[in-house]
Amino acid sequence: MIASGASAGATMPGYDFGAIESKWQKYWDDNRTFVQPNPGAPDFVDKPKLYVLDMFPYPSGAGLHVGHPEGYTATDIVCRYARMKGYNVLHPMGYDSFGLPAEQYAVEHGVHPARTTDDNIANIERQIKMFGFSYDWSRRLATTDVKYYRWTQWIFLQLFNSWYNPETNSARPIGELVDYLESGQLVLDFFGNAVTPPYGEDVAAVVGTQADTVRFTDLDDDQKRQVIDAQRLAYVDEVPVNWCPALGTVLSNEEVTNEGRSDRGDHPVFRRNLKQWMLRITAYCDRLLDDVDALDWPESVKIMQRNWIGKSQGAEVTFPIDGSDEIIDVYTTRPDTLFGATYMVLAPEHPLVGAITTDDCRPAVRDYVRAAAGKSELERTADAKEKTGCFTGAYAINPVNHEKIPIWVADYVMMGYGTGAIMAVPAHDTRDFEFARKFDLPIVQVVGPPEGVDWQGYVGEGTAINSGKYDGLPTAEFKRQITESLEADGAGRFATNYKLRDWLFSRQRYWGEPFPIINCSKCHSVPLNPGDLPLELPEIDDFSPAVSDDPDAPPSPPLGKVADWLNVLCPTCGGEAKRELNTMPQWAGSCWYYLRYLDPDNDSDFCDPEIEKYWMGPSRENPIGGVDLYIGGAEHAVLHLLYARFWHKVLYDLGHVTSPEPFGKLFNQGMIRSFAYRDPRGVYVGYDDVDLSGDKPVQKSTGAELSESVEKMSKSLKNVVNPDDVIAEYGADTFRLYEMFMGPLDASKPWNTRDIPGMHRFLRRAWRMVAGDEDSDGNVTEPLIGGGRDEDIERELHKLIKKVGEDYDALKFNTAIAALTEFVNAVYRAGSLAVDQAERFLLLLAPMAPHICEELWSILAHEKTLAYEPWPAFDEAMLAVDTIELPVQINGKLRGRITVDADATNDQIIQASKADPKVAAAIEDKEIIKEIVIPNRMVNLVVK
RNA sequence: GCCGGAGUGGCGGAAUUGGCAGACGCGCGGGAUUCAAAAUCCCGUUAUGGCAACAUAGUGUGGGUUCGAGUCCCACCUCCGGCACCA
Repeated sequence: MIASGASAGATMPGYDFGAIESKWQKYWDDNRTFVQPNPGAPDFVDKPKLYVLDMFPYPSGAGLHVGHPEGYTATDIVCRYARMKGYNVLHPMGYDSFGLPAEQYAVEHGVHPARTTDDNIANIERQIKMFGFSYDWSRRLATTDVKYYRWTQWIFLQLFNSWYNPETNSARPIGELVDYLESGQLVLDFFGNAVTPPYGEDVAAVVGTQADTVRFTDLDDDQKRQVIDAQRLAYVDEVPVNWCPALGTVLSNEEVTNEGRSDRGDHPVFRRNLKQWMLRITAYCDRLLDDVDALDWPESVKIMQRNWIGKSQGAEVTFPIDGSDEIIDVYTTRPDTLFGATYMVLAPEHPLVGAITTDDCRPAVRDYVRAAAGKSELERTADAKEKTGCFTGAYAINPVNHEKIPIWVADYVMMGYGTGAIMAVPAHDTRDFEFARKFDLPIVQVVGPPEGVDWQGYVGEGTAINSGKYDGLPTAEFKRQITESLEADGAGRFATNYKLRDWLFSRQRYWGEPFPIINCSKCHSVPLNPGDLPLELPEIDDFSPAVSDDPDAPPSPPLGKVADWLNVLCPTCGGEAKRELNTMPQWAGSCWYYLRYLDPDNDSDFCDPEIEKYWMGPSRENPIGGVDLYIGGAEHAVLHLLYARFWHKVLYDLGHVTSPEPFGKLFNQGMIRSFAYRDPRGVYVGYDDVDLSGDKPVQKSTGAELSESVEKMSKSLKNVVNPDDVIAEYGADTFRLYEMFMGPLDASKPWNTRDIPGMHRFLRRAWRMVAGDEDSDGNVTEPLIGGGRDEDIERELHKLIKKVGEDYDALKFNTAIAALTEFVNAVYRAGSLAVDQAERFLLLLAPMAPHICEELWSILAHEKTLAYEPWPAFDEAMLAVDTIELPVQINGKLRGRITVDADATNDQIIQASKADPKVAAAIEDKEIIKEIVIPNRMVNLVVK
């Protein structure tokens, strides 16, 4: 019968969402409801595990926008559902709190970034907690915590102290490399800084015959150090960077505008070579590429990862230079077009430019190269419409037909890809074609396109022509044969290239992880001992970097001002030395936070191995292992996910983690956009000045008609929706439900505040159904429970249990809500509901709207939280129906409906169809040529 | 330019993947309740024609496959996201 709480008093409890939500949030907190013990803890119960992760937020001063809770709500539903299904659920939250905005605020206002960060975290955490998410807050972390970044530094040391062994195809301790070199198992190749594996069993013989290889033991100590340092996964190299002298720092490509200026402050940015820390992510190209296939990720993200790595296969071809000993190596994916190479192009930065340019051409080439150097890479591609270039006066010899072809310099060739030089085949490459037309260079056809396609500029595959003995070969076969032939002549070889480059890992900023490195003039980069970590950021008063108008002035990071921090003694030689002044980029902290959640307070290890094994191990749903569900925005489809995968694989190789991949399943929530309004002059108008009551939106203050569009939320468009306001007016449960009801989780959707009352009404109806209500005038609505048990409702409930469970599994929350709404509507029509039916309904709704369900659950005389109640079961037999209604089509057009027994035979169904009056009329004096019965779906009669 | 994704009522979106187009919600219309309003409850709501039963059209455009197409194929248009001289 009805629970005493609902029937006893004269007054019905109303749906006071504000009171209910704070009550239950306090209850969960006080009772540690969602604290999940680790294996090994006394209260740990061995059950299947589920690790559900949100992309942690950057704690910006603006706080949460409505896009954040979309993903957080989805994961929360999955977690609450999984607990009811009997899983141990790991669901943590933290903050990606290093980063530029807090530091920039410090520069401008003198407030320490740590203080800004703490304030912002406090605010954003307050906002997150309003939603009642079931996070295990005992695992909270921030990347700026010393206890956290100590281990970020530790992982950096792992990278520094490792090299990539191509034999084992994995990262190995650097000591193994030293052993191989000292024992002669490995030697040094032509470049002196790389290491080659032995060419044969007898290394000594190889060293003897190959003039270009060197024995490690023949080197002096400094040379040895250089060789070793050049193999580390973290290494220092001089690389081209976006250098902004006014801000005193390098900028990532994302921080540089199309005009080649800094995103912040609009200062000029220069391309410049600087010594920087690099991470050897390129060693992992093939594994990062191959392992993508098996991941349960959106196909679009997998494609983006593959494109970013950008593997291509082709050949390297060596072109001799006419009248010179120099040679030019080019990379091409189309060695089959070699006979059509009518000129060559060097990138402006190519080292041979100076050496081969003739005196006549020197002034023009020098001017061209200098102009190119001043442009950023983005700027170069921005004015890509017009090709530019300059003839060097030199000629190369095409190795296949021995023709003399001119060598040009042009900035459409990039130094960073391939060899920085190309053979140009204008007939079959769009860029070369444009260039050749502009500079009037010869265009020779060597590929026969399909019928009706112009050969000029044809870049597809075809049949070879004008290619000597290769004429008639299809492209693929030609590529193989000519590369083999070049290889035999020593003029070329098969080659593979990647777009992915090593990761520029240092920034000249204060608010980041300091490198655990000491620079000594004698011993160079000396790592700290892991036991000496953490290396804390020193206190500092003035956060401004040294700014300069001189683009060639040396960088001087803020840490350089802290004399008592930076001046140290070298741990190796005891001489005077200085700490590394660069800090790590913001990506560093987010590369491994999912691992620290597992064991956040561990002071002796980044994570206990047993705990790691339990949470990151494979499961039935996630055979690869790693996080079982990772939800976040698509903006991280490439960099964050690629960097994290890279670090994870290094840790995997070194035996620190058990899964080869960090995130088994990934899901991208769609972007929530919102309406933006503009007045007739095109000025954006904020929501408080927009009147939507009429047909057209109108500006309240002026009466002007406004134009409406759907845009990304942004301050400048005045269309940002603040979750605090919505929760204050309707409550967190309504907010959660609304965001889940808007549409598919992965679709981009427009926020429409006018739709929110619909979800709020649904919750009120659910409330009245179970608890009744009394309005301000004292009008009492009795609850529907207690009126008796309706068997049709029971059947509906079993269908609902099945549907909602399936939808939760598939993250289809919008249709789950629709089904729950239909059920409530059906109960209102039926007019009664049994208590046990109400209870099961509440358990179904609880993952999405937990506060109201907890309160109604307690009104139904339950003392404990419903969070760990078993998920309701459904009975297949209850889903079966006696009769079904089938539509009957004539020639594919709906003409009637019949009702038949669920187990009716096809013959019976056809008979019943023909007996239907409307159908009978339609087929009268027609000949039936086909009768189609689709079981449980429909009937189609084809007539003539 | 290349690679993804998407176009369905006034609006957000459903449609067991080839089988009753428009579930559910918003908005709108009507009714009940109310002195009245709000709230609530019930009914209706793709368009056109018709009092109606019903008929015809209909899922971005044009073609095609099929007994049957929102769903599959071909060509195109528009919007969103990503990459962008990658040789």
